[in-house]
Amino acid sequence: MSILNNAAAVLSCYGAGCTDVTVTEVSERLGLPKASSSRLLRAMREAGMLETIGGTRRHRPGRMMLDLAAAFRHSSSLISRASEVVVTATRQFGHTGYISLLDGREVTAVADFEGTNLLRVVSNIGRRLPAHLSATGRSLLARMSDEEVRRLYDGAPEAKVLLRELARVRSQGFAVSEQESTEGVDGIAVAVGDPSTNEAIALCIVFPHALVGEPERDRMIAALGDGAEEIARSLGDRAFIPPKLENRITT
Amino acid sequence: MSILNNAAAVLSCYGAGCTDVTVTEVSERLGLPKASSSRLLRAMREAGMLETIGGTRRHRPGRMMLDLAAAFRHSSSLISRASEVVVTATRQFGHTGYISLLDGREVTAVADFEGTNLLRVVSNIGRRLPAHLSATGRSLLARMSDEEVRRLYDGAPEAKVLLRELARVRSQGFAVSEQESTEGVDGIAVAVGDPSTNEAIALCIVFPHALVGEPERDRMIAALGDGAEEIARSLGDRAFIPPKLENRITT
DNA sequence: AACTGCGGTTCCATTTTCTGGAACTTTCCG
DNA sequence: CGGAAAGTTCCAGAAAATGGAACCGCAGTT
Repeated sequence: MSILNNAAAVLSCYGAGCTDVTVTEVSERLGLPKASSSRLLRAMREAGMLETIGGTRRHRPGRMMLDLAAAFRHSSSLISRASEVVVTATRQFGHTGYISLLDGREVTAVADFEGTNLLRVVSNIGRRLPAHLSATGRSLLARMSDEEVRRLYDGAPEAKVLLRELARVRSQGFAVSEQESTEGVDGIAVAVGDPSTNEAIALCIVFPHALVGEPERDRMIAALGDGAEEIARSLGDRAFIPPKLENRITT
Repeated sequence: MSILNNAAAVLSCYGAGCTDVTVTEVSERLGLPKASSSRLLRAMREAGMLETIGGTRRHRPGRMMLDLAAAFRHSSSLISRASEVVVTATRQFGHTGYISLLDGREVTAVADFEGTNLLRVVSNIGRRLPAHLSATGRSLLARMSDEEVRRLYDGAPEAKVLLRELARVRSQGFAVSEQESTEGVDGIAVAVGDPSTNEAIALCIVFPHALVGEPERDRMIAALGDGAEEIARSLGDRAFIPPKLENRITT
C-alpha cells in the first residue's frame, strides 16, 4: 500500500459535503494508526496537496487544486466547445447552465454558468449525483449500448427501469429532469462526445419548474441541441442523437 | 525525496497553459530518469490523481480535482459570502465578477461569475497573475503592513513602486486595473478578510474599458464595497478598508 | 495548582517501497 | 517494413514508510 494511495484516499474524503478533515478523522476513516495519519497529512501539507485552515487542525485541499481543476477543464476541446454553447444559451434564456460528465455511475459538473433570473441554483460543481437520477446522467448513459449499461449497473436494482428510461432518452435525443434532484427545479440535458478522446459530456440548462412553460423549454432544447449537433459534426461524433421534439414523451 | 513530493511536482507542471504531460516531458521537467517518471505517472493514474486523455500517452489531472477545488471553495465561509456579493453585483451591472486570493506573490481566481454583457472575458480560474500587476492582487497586498510587503517582495525591483501604489489603494479602499492584464478590460477590486481563519479574498468586477463611464464605475465600487463591508462587520475584520470615492486618485 | 482526557507528534527498529540503470517492449512515422 | 522515440519491466540496494509506545500541548475540571 503506497503512500500515494493513502494520499489519494485522503483526497477522496472530500466531497459529499466534507470540506475539511483532522488527523483523527483521517485515522478513523482510513483505518490508519494516528501516527501514520499525522505524518501523512503533514507530508501532504508540505507538498501543497493540503493546507490547514488558518493554522487550525483542520485540513482542506490545497489551493493547487484550483489550478488542476482548471487544467482539467482546459484539456478538453469538447468541454471548451460545449461551454460556448451553454454560455450562449444561458445568456439567451437567463437560466443557469452546466457542463457535466460521467464518472462511474455518477455525474459531476465540470463548469457552471450563472443565469440572471431570480432562481439562484446552488453550484453543482463538486456535487456528485447518481447518473440514473439526473438528466445529465441519463443523456450520457443513453449514448452507451444497453449491454454497456447493463455491465455498468450489473446487480443494481435500478437497471431495468433505467434501460426503459434510456430508450426514451434515445428516442427524444434529450433528457429531462423534473424536480428530481432539486425541489422546484427542472433541467434539460443533451449529450455529445469526441471520438478522438473517447469522452462525452452533457450540456444542461436548469430553470424554475413553475415559471417556464413548454414553448420556452422547446426553444432551450433546440438551442442546446443545435449547438451540440454542430460540435458532433465537427468532431465526428457518430453516437450523437439529435433532439427530436416531435418524439417527446410526456409524463 | 518522497514520492509524494514527486507527485506534487508533477501536479505543479499544470498551469500556465499546460493541460497535459507525457512521461518524457515529466522526465525532463523533473530531472527524473524515464523509468521513475513512467512508474510515477502510472501510480498517480491508478490513484486517480491523473488520467490519460482517451487512452493516449497524454496525462491530465484526474477528475477528482474538480471535487477538490469545490471543497476548497466550500471550506471558506468568507468565499461563500463574497460570492453572494459578487453574484448580486454581476447581475446588477451585467459584468463578469471574480473572487481571487493570494498565493505568494501571485493571485489566483477561486470563482468566477459570468456577466451578460457582450464582453466575453476568458475565465481567470487557473490563470495566475503577478499580484502587483492586478487590481485583486493590489487590494489584497494593501491589507498587509509595508513591512510585510517588503518581506514578501524582498529583493524584487518592483517593491518600491508597489509600496507607493499600495498607499494609494489604502487611501481609496479599492484597487483599479486599467487594461493591465487584458487588453480593453478594466477591473475594480475590494479585499476583505476573516480574522478567525486568517485569510483574505478580493471581490472583483471586470468590464469593457471603452463602454463603462465613471458614474457606473462608482456604483460598482459602492456595490462591492458595501457588500464587503457587511462581510467585514459580521466576521470582525478589523483590517478592512472601506472604499472612499472622495479619496479616489485618478491617473 | 494538579490531574485527566483528547488530539496530535516524535522516536526507533523493522518492514516495505522506491530507485536508477539496463534491457526490453510498444508505438509512431517515413 | 524499419528505425527511432517513447514507454515499461527487472532487480539489488537504498531510502522511505510503518506501527506501537512514549511524549507533548491544550483545555477543562476539581
